[in-house]
Amino acid sequence: MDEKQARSIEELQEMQPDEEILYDIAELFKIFGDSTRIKILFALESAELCVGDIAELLSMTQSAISHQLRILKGSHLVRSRREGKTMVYSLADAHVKTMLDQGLEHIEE
Amino acid sequence: MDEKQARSIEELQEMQPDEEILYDIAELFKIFGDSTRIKILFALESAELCVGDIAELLSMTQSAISHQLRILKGSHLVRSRREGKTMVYSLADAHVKTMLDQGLEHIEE
DNA sequence: AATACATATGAACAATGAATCATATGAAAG
DNA sequence: CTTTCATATGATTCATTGTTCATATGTATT
Repeated sequence: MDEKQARSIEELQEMQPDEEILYDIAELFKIFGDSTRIKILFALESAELCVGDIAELLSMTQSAISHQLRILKGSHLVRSRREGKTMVYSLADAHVKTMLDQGLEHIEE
Repeated sequence: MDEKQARSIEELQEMQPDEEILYDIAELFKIFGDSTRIKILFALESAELCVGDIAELLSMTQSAISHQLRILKGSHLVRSRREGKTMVYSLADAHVKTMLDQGLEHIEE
C-alpha cells in the first residue's frame, strides 16, 4: 500500500506539504549544514558548556562561536542560562540529538 | 546513566566523532538545506518522476532542476534510470525518507 | 541523416553566509 | 566605581552557491 504509482502533476501538487512547511524544513537543515555548528551541537551532546570552553574545544575564536550560538539559539536548537559571568549552553531538546544521530547514522554506512 | 557531567576539555575532545565525520555530516545536512532540493525530495517521496515533470511540478526551469538533481545524485540521495528519452528519478533509499520525515516532524511541533 | 524531444552542462551573475576585527555590553571582584 | 573577565554584536571581507542563459549531449522517430 502507498506504492509509488503513476500520478498526474495535479495530484502530486495536492499531495505535497505546504510551500511554507517545505521552506521551513530546508531552513532547519540549513542550520545543521555547517561543520562549526555541527561540532558545537555534538559537543553539547556530551556536556553543557560555556562559550569559552566551546571555543577552546574547537580551537576557534570566541566571536565565531558566539555568532554561531546565536544562530543555534534563534533556531531553538540550543538553550542558554547565565551562571555568574559565563553563559552555559545546552541542547534545547531530545529532538536535536535525534537529528544529529540520524545524520551520523546515514554517514557511517 | 550517561548523565551530562562536568568534563575537561581534553576528555571532551576524545569523545567527539572525528573531524572528518563531523564535516561529512554537515555536508549531508547542507544538501537538505535548500528548499528546491527539499521540494524535489518530497515530490520523489510520492512518485518516481522525470526531470520535466519535476520542473513543471515546482514551476521551475528544466535547467535549475537538472542542476539540483545532479547534486542530489552526487550525494546518493536520489537514483536515476533512463527510460527512452526521459530520465526517471527516485529516492535512493529509505534513509532519505527517514531524514525528511524527521525534519518535517521537528517543524510541525 | 535530419529533426524533435529530453536532459545535461558550463559560464556568469547575484545573493547568502561564515569568519574576522574592533568594540560594546554585562557581571563580579577589588 | 573601576577593573577584569566573559560574552555579544556590528561591519567588513571573502568564499560559496543557486539560478539563468546559451549550448551541448543523447535518444527516438520519420
